[in-house]
Amino acid sequence: MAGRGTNELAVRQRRLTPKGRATRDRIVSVAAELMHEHGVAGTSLGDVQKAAGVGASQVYHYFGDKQSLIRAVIAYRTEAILGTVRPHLGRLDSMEALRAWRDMLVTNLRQRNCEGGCPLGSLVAGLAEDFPECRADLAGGFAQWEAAVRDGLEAMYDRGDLRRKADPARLAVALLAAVEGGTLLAQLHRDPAPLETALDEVLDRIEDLRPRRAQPRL
Amino acid sequence: MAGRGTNELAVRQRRLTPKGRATRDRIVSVAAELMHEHGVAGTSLGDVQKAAGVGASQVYHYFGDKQSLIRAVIAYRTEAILGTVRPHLGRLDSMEALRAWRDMLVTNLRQRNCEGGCPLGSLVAGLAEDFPECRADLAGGFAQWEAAVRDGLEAMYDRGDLRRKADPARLAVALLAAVEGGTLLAQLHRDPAPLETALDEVLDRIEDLRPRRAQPRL
DNA sequence: AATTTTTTGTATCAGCCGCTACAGTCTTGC
DNA sequence: GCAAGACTGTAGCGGCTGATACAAAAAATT
Repeated sequence: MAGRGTNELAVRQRRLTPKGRATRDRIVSVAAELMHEHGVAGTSLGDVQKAAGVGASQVYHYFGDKQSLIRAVIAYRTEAILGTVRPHLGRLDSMEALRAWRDMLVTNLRQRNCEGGCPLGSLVAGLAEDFPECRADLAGGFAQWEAAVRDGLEAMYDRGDLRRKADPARLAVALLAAVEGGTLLAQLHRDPAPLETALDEVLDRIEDLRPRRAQPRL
Repeated sequence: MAGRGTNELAVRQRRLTPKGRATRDRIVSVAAELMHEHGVAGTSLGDVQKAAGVGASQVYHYFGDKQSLIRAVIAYRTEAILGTVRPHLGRLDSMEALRAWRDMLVTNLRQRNCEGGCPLGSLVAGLAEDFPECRADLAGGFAQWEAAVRDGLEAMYDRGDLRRKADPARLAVALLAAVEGGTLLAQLHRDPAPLETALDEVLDRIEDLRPRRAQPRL
């Protein structure tokens, strides 16, 4: 529908004062929350303006158009997700770390009353077909997420905690799918149990892929 | 069949001539496709009217408001999904049937160029928080889907094709989560591989849960 | 202090949104 | 055949949408 040539570089490269950066961050944060709850198409810029306490001109000052704001939200969510998987738990390179990661995901979802689904995954539907650039951004974010999970599994593999027939890359994809699908079902039923079950089944499979006998020392 | 809240009974129970039913079905079908591609909030009734070749009055003649149309779309999609799992493959009560089901899901997704995600699951995001009744409808549809999958696994269990430690109910949830999460990732990357991987990992787990003694002979 | 740039407020636009009113046409039931 | 009722086309409503114009306030730079 609308034009696609995004010249937001001119806007993005402007100098930002501390005050300006605070306002910009507030807009992104508020928009992320609204889009998480009501979806991208269901969140108008007017809603963002009211919730953030800013005028219309500010939004268009810091973001050229709605698509640029959406992309900023995607980047914001991506960074948040990577922050929860990378430094918080060290690395996902042990069953204990994986189980702890599972507990954290379940706790996060429960604290939100299972509303809104995955902060990143819930943006996919409807957005993917109308904003190709946003889909690419989301795909990049998920790729980083997947890489972080895969790294941990590969560390386990290299350490000998997984049998040779195990495929860390495939297990990482299965884990991410369990997160997204389980979260979707949990959101639907307003019950974190499906997420717990979906994750536990994949984690049990990983656990079954440990070596049968004691691992020789390295 | 539980959960009808609004006053669409007065509209639904009207006598429909064959022509009227054809028009109504066409509206639902077109709306389902548009909402699948652009999301619920991203699909206006004007879009539906143009694509279906009807006037504004028809939509409001057969559906009182947008929410009623959404619920009709959900029922339409639910029926379609149950049709693919119930009679088409008989029952999902064997590894062969499960693998064939997997292949069918992947083929369907590939035929749509991985666009739109799951016809039912893609409706969840954004809809769940704004239309509670629609969320209940969707939850009911998923519950039937889950029950159909679980029935097949329980048949395998009762027949002795699964060990006693296997839990058909949990495996059914894990399978559904793999479908939804895998489809989401496939939509994102425009590649059916994540769906294949996510489903195969859960199916491999189910296969590993077959009784030990029966299988080592090849 | 002067000037340039960033930040903010307000007012406004054309177009689309869901929805309604109403008259006209076709089909059914008697 | 003929009313009753199902079906359809057109026009339009108030409100909201994304987006713009313009100037004033605030801050940074000089």
